[in-house]
Amino acid sequence: MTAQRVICDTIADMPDTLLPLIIPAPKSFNLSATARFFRFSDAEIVDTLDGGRYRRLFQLSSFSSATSLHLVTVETAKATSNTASLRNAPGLSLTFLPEADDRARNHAAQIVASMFSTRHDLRGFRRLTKQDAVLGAVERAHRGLHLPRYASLFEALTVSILLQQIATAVAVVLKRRFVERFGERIEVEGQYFFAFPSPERIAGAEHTELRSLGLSGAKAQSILDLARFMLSAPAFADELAAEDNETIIERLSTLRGVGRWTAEWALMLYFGRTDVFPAGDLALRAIASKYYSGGGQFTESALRRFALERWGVWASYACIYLFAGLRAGLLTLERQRIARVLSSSS
DNA sequence: ACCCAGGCATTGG
DNA sequence: CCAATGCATGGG
Repeated sequence: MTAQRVICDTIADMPDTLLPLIIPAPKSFNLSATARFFRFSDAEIVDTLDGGRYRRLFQLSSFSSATSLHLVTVETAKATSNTASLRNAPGLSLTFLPEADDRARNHAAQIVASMFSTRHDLRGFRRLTKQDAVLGAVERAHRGLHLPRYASLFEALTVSILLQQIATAVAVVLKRRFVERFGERIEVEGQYFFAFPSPERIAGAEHTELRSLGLSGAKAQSILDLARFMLSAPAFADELAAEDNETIIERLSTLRGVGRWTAEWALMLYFGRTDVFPAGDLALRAIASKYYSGGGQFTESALRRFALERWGVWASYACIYLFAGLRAGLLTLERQRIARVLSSSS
């Protein structure tokens, strides 16, 4: 059973002096703020963060074998005494355990650059929020938070399907069980690190096996179908990446368990589109209604119009900053408010 | 013991 | 086009 393979013995033998790989990032990039967004709660086991150090286990393609497991540590690169060039070009440092060959290192660099949207230039967004009392305050408190992105389309859609309808805390429990059951793992210094399960691994699973984790029949079927589809169409994500937003929404919506809400989150959190606003999202509607509607409730279509009009190409950033503000307690929603949104929207 | 939470597919008007 | 319903778990 490959999912249970533990390779800590191998790792213990690896040399500890690792050569970091540096990838560029804007000077204002905030690793902690961005990485924290991956974590809904402390129950998260795939994306780990301690201090300013983000660590995650990846299955990387390498020269030596088709794929190999590496624990990748991401830290803000510090300008050291003898690297003048680094001072002028701030970035992120990646280290690998076990040490990786060049192909695996490049693969990781691509994934990490995508996950942290290091190529986004947020100056336009900052200018936009200066005239916005609500987002302006959130932006100042989360300066350098870039659009966080899933490592794969499969992960983006699977996590969204898990989140559908049920409370976030519940979904995190389901995700942890899912990852513990199917994800590759290694042990380092007494701590387990888990890779997000691959479509290959899930495609071979049984419906009853997923049900036994606590997933509904519908979620189990959707995730199984998705894994098998991804396996049958390996170029699907890359093909979609060339399409416009509405085309991607249309095509993703043909998959079981994927509706507009899930597709819009995937547009933001996988494809990295900055001009999306998932106005059907219950929490987002509640926040926006409280802070931007002057009393009344936004309908989904009214909110989408409002957001695209007001934030335009930065709508996705407005969305994730609103959530960041909510999680940090800068923005608040009373229970009654949420209840009212529910009753008045049905 | 309830009630409800960052939807979706299906069914029926 | 819109409304109602089942799904599932766990925290308040």
